Amino acid sequence: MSKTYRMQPTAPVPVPAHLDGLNDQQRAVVTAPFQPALVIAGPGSGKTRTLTHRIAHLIQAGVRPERILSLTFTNKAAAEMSRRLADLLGRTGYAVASGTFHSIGRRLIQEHADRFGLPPNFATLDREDAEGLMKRCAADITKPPDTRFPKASTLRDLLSAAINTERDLEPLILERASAFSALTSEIGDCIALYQSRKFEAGVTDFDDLLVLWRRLLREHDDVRESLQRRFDHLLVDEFQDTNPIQCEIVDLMAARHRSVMVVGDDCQAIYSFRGADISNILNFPTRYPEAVTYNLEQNYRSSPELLALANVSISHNPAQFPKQLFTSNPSGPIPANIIARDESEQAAFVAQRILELRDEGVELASIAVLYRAHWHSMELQIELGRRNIPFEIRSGLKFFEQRHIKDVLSLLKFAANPRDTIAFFRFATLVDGIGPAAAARIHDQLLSCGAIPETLSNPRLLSIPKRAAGAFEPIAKVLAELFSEELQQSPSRAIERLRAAFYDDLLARIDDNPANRIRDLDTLVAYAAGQPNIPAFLDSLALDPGTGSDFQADANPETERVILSSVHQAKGLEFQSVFLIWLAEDQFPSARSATGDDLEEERRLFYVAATRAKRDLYLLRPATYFSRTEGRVYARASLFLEELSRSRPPTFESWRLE
DNA sequence: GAGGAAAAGTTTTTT
DNA sequence: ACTTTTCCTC
Repeated sequence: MSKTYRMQPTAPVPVPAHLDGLNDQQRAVVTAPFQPALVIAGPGSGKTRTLTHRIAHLIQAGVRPERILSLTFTNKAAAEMSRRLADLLGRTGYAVASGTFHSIGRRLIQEHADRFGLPPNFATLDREDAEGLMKRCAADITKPPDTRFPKASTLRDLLSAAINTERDLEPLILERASAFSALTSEIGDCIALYQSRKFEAGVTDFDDLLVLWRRLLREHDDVRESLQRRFDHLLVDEFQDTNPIQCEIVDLMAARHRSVMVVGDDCQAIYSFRGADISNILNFPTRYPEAVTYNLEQNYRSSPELLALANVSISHNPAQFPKQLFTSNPSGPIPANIIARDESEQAAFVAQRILELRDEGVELASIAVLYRAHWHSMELQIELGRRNIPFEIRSGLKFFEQRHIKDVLSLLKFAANPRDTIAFFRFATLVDGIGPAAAARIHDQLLSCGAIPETLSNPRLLSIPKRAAGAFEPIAKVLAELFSEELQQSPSRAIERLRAAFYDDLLARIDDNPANRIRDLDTLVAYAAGQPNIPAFLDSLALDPGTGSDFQADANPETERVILSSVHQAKGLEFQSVFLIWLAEDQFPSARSATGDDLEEERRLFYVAATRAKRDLYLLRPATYFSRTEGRVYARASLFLEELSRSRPPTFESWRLE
């Protein structure tokens, strides 16, 4: 007699994948010792891949995943890395802490929210909200409405002075200054008022996520201690685009273990307008004398022709970190320069060429049109629409920044945190007859009444302007309902309730064509349905909830779409074919950045744009365009095209249109 | 103080 | 194209 015993198939012994298929430079980075490391990585050098392998290597060396902190530039990049990591190690669910400075900062601050008097699920103001609040502060401080202010330069000077005294407001607040249209020497008061109102409301802005994280490390010894012990290895991507606060956070987080690897490329620093400081990466070896510098110089992305063009262009910037980029990729077509008659012909060329590329077998999704400013895409949107070429826009307003979405969310935010003045203002002032003054009064009354839902169900207790009473009533009623256990547990039903109670009608009244917005709200409801309760729902949207297409109702994932993107948003991406449009004087480089350091940054931006392409690069400009102030004007070529056309041998060829 | 109409000003880039 | 400001009225 014999019996069959069935063996489970043995899992194949994993090859040490973390070293597989890497070149020598990449391998050195992956296996670098646990000490400060600076990695200078050129475009297309497999930087993300190398970083992922590094993490895999750490895990295989026995480091527990939750003791690794990986900071990336976007949450998307973090998601991409964890996907690759799962592939690499053959299983999922690695608890590597990874995300942006802002998202990680938010999580850490949440753990200690009480120290700052914040509610555990504090909201984070986006730029528009922050500017709105600041403007209200400005309005409250500058009494005489007739003081005319000096133009931007003086205003900036004043703000700089304010920032020198308020170090915690460095550095991003600077550009917000452009939002004030009415300030004189009260800028310091205004900022102070802004800060206090924000914290009274129990909300933060983007900057606070960094500033408070740093305060946790600087001022709370026990938290600093525990954070420094919580992670043993720190990796930071896109380090050239960090600002001084982020840099200090890195230093403090790494102070104990000093296993910190920062990766970046000084030639791709394009965020100084947001406070990024290139000296963070340039001075890294000084701050960490024992740091080892690694280079990733082989480009795996682009053809030699493209790389040659990019290198010629960036060589007009004074030397930065020395590196020698090379590629062994096969030769490709020489980049093309096209001068269109006007912006319409430019759009027509792009559309026509896109169709040809598609016929040649290039997928639409691997074609991108890049530009300096969002409005550069306008004619192209029309033209692509006319020709039924599907496209996706990655610049401009994002899904969650649209007015109707923010209107709806503001009610939920209030229900989650009644102190949130900013949210209250948003929906209260939707009502005819309620302006800023009435909204502030009502909000105060609500906060001091003690029983918010009860008071809302009986709005007669509030001093609503007579004219507004009728319109406010349904809102008050639905607000009271939002505090109920039932709606708290179902964000999607909560949104449906408030839409039915007043918002859909209101939208129809204020919008000529509400169909699209209604569809967006349907999308929002569908998204909310996957969320267990209102706080969790809001939390999931607090930061970088996707660039929009993820949420667009017509987003059919099956449809291949051409990407229209600002150069900034295209950072880190690659495409088979890239169209770079509006390479005209005053457009790219932008007229506002035509000199000095700004010009160098614009040139880096051009470099980033050009190095997104794997094979095809089309450099376009209109010969004339319509200017709002001057009518149709002649456009000279972009400085960057001029520079390229002077180089020998030529790096591009000109196409004549007929 | 609020709202509406008309005029004027404005366009970088964004976690 | 879009938002912000201004000025007027209730």
